[in-house]
Amino acid sequence: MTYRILIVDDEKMMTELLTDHLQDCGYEVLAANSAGEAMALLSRQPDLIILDINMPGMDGLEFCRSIRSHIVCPILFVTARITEQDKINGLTYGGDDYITKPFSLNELSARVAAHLRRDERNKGRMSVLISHELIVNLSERTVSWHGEDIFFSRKEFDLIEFLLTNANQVFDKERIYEMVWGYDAEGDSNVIKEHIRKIRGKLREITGYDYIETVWGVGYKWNR
Amino acid sequence: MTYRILIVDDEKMMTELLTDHLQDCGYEVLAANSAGEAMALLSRQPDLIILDINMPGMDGLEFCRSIRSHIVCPILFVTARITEQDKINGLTYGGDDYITKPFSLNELSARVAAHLRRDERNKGRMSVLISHELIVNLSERTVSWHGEDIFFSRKEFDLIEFLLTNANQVFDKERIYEMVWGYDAEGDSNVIKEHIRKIRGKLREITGYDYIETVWGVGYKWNR
DNA sequence: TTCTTTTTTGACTGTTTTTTGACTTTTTTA
DNA sequence: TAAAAAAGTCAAAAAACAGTCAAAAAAGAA
Repeated sequence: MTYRILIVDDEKMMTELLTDHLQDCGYEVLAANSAGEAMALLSRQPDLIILDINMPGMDGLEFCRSIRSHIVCPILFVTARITEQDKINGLTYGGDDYITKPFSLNELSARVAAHLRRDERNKGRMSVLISHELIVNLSERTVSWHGEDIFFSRKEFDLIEFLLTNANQVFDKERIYEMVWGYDAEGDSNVIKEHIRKIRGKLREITGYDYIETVWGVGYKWNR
Repeated sequence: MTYRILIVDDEKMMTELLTDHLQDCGYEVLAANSAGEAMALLSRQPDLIILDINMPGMDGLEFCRSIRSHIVCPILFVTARITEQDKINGLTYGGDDYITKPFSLNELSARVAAHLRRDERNKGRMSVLISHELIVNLSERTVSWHGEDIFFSRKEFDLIEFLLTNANQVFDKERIYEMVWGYDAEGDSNVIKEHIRKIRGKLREITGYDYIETVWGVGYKWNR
């Protein structure tokens, strides 16, 4: 299931930038440059809304307030000015989180992912991924195969989670680093190679199967 | 059985926001924008009242005092200004708890749930959780194992309650702090580590079993 | 108030994870 | 086929993190 995200910002440049990035992350994106446009797109039932506070006409806070009574998805405010008053306003107007400009795209997508996951839990759905008899439970952070648990460290699990939620897609090391570590890699390093090796080792030992495929000259992908 | 909650706040925005959220949580909600309206709704016998202190006309404190003689349900004050005097006032006027603006909706509903559960014991109802022969009585706030009581302090019990009601799910320290203490932690602290240690010590001594698992680099989870 | 209990803090220890660097192997390409 | 580029391996250093304890601070009860 792919998530649908609604971006509301009066600056076209901003919506385009965010759209590109979030699409790269595998989300379906709806963009609006005014509260009016956004209102029309609500019928498509986004799973999360990213909302700029500073907009001409009806601003983000007002928009938020006016939709909160019938929209329950997480709302993430984006704002340049973040004063204590803003925070109070946002919370009382029904926002779920803040992110201040300037922010890195990775930070944004990390928060988006966190909210979507949290929201999922609130809905009582469990996020469990299954791949070739391997059961990966995201909220319990467990991996098991035929009832046997396989232990993974934090980064290892994060990496598995990322690759598996985007199964069958190839990612280069830069992108993996960006998505799992949350910041850009400088120069060449063995970090990812090493983590992949550890994961493969543990998985192979128990399952005898290699879930992660190396795409030579490009990167890695999880084969489902 | 679904609980009925009365919200009293002069700001319509606020009552709407809370109404939505609490309805989402499965509660039946009555909303009033003045003490007068609230008074009329008391006949519907709410199980809990959320009361804004700052209201024009008869304010929250007065309202609380005037109903306390014939209403026994928990009363939760919501206030922007929380001074020591407020606290004293609220207590003497018959309030049960405080929550200061801004607050997260999750925090509010967590407190609401806690009060309703606590109130249950007065009404003879009880909510009990059982985990690997450990009996945790949320209404009486007691823990026992094979008939033997294990004593836990307030925070210790709160923490057990939170982890156990969300058994098998991993929570990071930030989130635990948010949910159990009700506000965000600043920087690193040993508070949670220390409480976990105390709980583990007491549980291990009696049961010989470790219910709380450390998920390295992430947080803790209760293993059921 | 004073006494008792609970909660928080800070300093310290030991453990686990993560990263690194040096090296080997495999694959590509000129 | 040789050189270059990319991926894999390993052990050890570095960093991050959890656990512990005692003592201070805060909260609560008598």
